[in-house]
Amino acid sequence: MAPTDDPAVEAWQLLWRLMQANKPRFMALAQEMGLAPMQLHALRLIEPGDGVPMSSLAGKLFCDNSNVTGIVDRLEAQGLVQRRPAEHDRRVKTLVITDTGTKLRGEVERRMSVPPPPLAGLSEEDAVALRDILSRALDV
Amino acid sequence: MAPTDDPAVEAWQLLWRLMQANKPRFMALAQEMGLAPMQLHALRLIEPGDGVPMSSLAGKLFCDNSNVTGIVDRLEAQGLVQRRPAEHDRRVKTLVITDTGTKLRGEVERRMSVPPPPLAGLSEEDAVALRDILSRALDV
DNA sequence: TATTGTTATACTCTATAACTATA
DNA sequence: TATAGTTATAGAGTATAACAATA
Repeated sequence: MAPTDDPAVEAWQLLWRLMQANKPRFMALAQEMGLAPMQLHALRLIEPGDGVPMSSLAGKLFCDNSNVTGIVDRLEAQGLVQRRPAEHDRRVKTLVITDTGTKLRGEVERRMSVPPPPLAGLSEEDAVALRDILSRALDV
Repeated sequence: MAPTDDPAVEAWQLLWRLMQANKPRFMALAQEMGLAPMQLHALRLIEPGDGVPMSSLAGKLFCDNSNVTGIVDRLEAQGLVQRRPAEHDRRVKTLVITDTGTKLRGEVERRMSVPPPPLAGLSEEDAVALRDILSRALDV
């Protein structure tokens, strides 16, 4: 680790390392589910019930609308989501997750919610402290 | 946040949210530097001085060797790194960062080391605790 | 006029398989 | 035979600009 005495900087470096270490796990899950990484990200953002406008999904994925068209095309081709015209504004298309999509998404959420080994190995006391600090950081 | 009483699970969800929130900052930095995201990642992994074998870089980027060929092609075309045959094994090519690359990488490191707003806003006490907990988690 | 989503285009990233040059 | 890197190929993600439908 680069030498610094700022605890926030050091925490940030460690956090980055932790997320890097988790990457293979995420990639393996995507492959197992038969989804490309971005498709997996997108599926997680389409909760059962509410219809998500395409542009809203683009915002959450930090990419362009034109990009979402292709991602949703592929999810739709796999029968995981459906495009549906919005009632209030016929320019808008909302995304609704299908039953198949809901099942797959549930499994994804279950697997992704499992903390990676470094976190799972923390003492109860550390885990609680970590959760509380992050809650304060994110103001939730 | 999904309802759970496991502090490690909740910490993990918060961590994920924190990293998601940081994504636009990373993308903006990459764009500002004139590098595609993977090129930026790769450049960070090539420290001045030591020659990194291509396959080693592939491992760190969690992608295939054939993939690294293109990424390094583009970094080399921009004069940021150089391929150099390894002495001990002439099949291996090591990557050496150029002076231009070193300058750009230094600026990237400076910018990336700045903690994102949620972390920067923590109290000194919380920041220290967070650093210490993550150090224990990652065993460093 | 402005906005949503699509299309066209060009480029980057990705893995697999076949190839080369070494070992 | 085995390994490091390249090439060829095909698919996926990316942004920009032009477009159609709607507001």
